[in-house]
Amino acid sequence: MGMGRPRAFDADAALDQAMEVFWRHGYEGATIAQLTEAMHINPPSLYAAFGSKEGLLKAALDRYTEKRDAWMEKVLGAPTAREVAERFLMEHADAQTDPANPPGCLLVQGGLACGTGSANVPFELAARRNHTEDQLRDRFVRAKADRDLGDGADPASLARYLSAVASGMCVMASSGATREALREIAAVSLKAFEEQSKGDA
Amino acid sequence: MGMGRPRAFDADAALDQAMEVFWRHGYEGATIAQLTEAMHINPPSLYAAFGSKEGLLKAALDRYTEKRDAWMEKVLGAPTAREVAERFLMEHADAQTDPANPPGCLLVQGGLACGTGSANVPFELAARRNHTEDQLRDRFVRAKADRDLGDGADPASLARYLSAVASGMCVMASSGATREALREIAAVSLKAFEEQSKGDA
DNA sequence: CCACATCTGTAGCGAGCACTACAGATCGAT
DNA sequence: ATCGATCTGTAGTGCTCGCTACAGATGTGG
Repeated sequence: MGMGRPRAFDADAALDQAMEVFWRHGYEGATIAQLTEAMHINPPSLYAAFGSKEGLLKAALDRYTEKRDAWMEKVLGAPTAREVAERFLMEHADAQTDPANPPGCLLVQGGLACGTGSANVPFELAARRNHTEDQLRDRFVRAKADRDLGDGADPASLARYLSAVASGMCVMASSGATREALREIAAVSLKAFEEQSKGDA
Repeated sequence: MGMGRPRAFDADAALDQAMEVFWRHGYEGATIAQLTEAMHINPPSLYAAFGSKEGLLKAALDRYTEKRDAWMEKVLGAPTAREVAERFLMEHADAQTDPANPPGCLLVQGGLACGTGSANVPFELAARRNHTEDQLRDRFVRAKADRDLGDGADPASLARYLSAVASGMCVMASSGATREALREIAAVSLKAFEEQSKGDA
């Protein structure tokens, strides 16, 4: 039995293009016509490879998360909790205003509120945002065990705070905030982190 | 010449219902069928009164902004910049988790990224968010003149920071963050505000 | 009471949506 | 060379979308 005609496009390259469309227009705002045009394929190829529009989003999110995890590994590798926070915020400011990508972050731009037919899309995005917050929290738990964070510091609270600021920068970036504006926000946020992280029990 | 048959519904009450639908499903996720059902009117009444789906959104945003301005007046009336910041953040935490409303904030849930046919919706929302930021900045400029904020404090930077945190809390609220979680974020953020606001030139 | 203006409900319009049937093309296995 | 399997491009499918034509209802001014 034969193995069939081989796929004529690179799935990862196509996913990168789809990612950009979802990023710029949101899940519901992105049409199959726009997606297929950006991916340089026709609808049947899309559906054979990814099953549905939502399947394509998940595949794009998987790819996005891959890159993000590699990036987070670098951030979490900083020697101190304070430097983790600084890298996290500053690199967020830069990434969200990188002219190579649409402004903001796919996990926020993708869609916070959706129609009844796409109700699980916001959940999917939220789960991936929470993953980043969990990574930060785990890192801060370790920092506390290492006496790098004070006894009064709450790893979950600090991680949630950083996550909130990062999401807030997303919103600002999507409405045209400059890189300098986001860096300023990051710098101010860092003050709170420093204050909060030295707290005693 | 007669004045015609009078309108059989209350426009403001209908706008409150429309607001909730946009808030929960976003602009693109909200359908005319859902809107008319919530407003207890039929499509021709909607279009006679508001012109289009986008016209309805703007009317709903105007009404939202009215309430928000009344609320901001109370916030900005606090005696010191620090108390302004505290009220702003804490009341945001409460408002975004008020069970009487959908979670988050309409100005963020409404849609950060939209399809090509609704490209100006994100602008409309961003403009209203910026208005709040401007109000904060103006208040902090006054606080600086009153020697309530240090010479080194930057009113624009502080206002942008608070605005970013508020938007970040929106994102967290929309994915199910509790009121306590948001208050914790607000409390941590306030530390940064205090640090930054006493800065000398 | 009548003419006119505006609203209301029914019913449905064209357009665009996500998605797919189908036929031809291209592979591996025999 | 031929077959089965899988991909590709064309050309649609049915459905839902935002929106509206129309006729009847309900008000005011003369």
